[in-house]
Amino acid sequence: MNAQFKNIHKVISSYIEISDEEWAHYSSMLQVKEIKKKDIILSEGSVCKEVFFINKGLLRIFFVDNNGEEKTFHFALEKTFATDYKSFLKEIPSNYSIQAMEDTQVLVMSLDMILGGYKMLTNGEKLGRLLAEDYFFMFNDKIQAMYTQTPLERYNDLTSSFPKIFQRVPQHLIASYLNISSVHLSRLINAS
Amino acid sequence: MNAQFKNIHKVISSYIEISDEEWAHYSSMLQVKEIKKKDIILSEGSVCKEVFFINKGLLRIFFVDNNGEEKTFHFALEKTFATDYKSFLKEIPSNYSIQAMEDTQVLVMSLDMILGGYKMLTNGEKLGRLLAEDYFFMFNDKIQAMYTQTPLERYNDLTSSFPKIFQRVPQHLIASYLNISSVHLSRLINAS
DNA sequence: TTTCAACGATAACAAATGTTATCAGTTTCA
DNA sequence: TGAAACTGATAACATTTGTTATCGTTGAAA
Repeated sequence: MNAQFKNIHKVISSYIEISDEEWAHYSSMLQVKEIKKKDIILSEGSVCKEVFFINKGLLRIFFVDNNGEEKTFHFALEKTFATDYKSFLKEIPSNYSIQAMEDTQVLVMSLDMILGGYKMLTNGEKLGRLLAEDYFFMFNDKIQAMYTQTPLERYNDLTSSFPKIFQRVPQHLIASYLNISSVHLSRLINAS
Repeated sequence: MNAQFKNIHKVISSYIEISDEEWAHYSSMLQVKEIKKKDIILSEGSVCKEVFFINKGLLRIFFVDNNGEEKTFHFALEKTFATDYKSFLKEIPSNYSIQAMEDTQVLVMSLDMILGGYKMLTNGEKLGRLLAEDYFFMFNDKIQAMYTQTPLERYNDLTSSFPKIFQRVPQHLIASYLNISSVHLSRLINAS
């Protein structure tokens, strides 16, 4: 098997059973793409045409609020998917932009590939369901955290679940992810 | 067809094609349940064993934060589903409680019914996928609103998308839904 | 190598939001 | 029907968070 497809095969196999034949056919539709640091692979206002699976690197999903300021919605790590799923599936303009925080290697899945997978793969619909459920759970947790936790608590959770993030992402983007100002995050960190 | 099943049939048919035979079999597993105002049909800490489809009435999904205060996560309206999907599917204790805000009639779907539907119905997995996707989109929008909107803006959105809510829900629960104190909401409304 | 932009800390001040307490009108229910 | 709980407004005050500006350091690019 193409070594570049090892990670995604592992992830998909964790959701459904997929035979070698099916995988060979399915994975042949994957495209490898190298993204340079700071490059934008989805721009707000355009339809999201792809789902990205991150082999190596780090993506940032953000949008621009009413005051023209960027808000970081999500940091997408290795071995996870990144996309604007709503824009992608409904083929409507996206509210989000996606930018590489580092030189990043992604596998690109087109809408045809995803929709085709629902029909072609024995467990295609199930894969779609389980992925949607998992990301639904993730969002559920995120909402609950926004309801119940203080910015400092969310900061501490982030550092404990993803300690290396500070070597990979500037602090003011973490502030925007936590939905607080960079000044305030600096205050929290330096405990004044 | 059982008149009580008309609403849910309409909703499910909007997601997938389902034959009359399949529907007859599937809907025979539905149970009708009447809930009295203030009754709790899911308690935090217990495993959520059901998905509720609301025929008539209004449910409130809430949890208790670290300070022991209730936070209203969601108001579930007629013709929508209410559950703790994560607790339900993973069979783990729930973080949420579900309470009736009015005398409410729900249709009860068990885990066996849902899982059985994935296999039994021609488009069962697809139904599960589309529902998960839709609720995923809903959560996505909710997160974005929490990032970008002021409490007043969220309040105005709520009133325009659901004008009658104030006749059905006390104001302090709306405040907890907006994640602000009841005092603050009162101030916003009375524009001081 | 030099220069400029990016980054993070800090201070001073402003705005948003929470907390506590009180009070009056309603609803509930024993 | 009457007491108690519930509800929402309001005031006073405290806390959190944002805004703007400055400054020194660092990193990137010409």
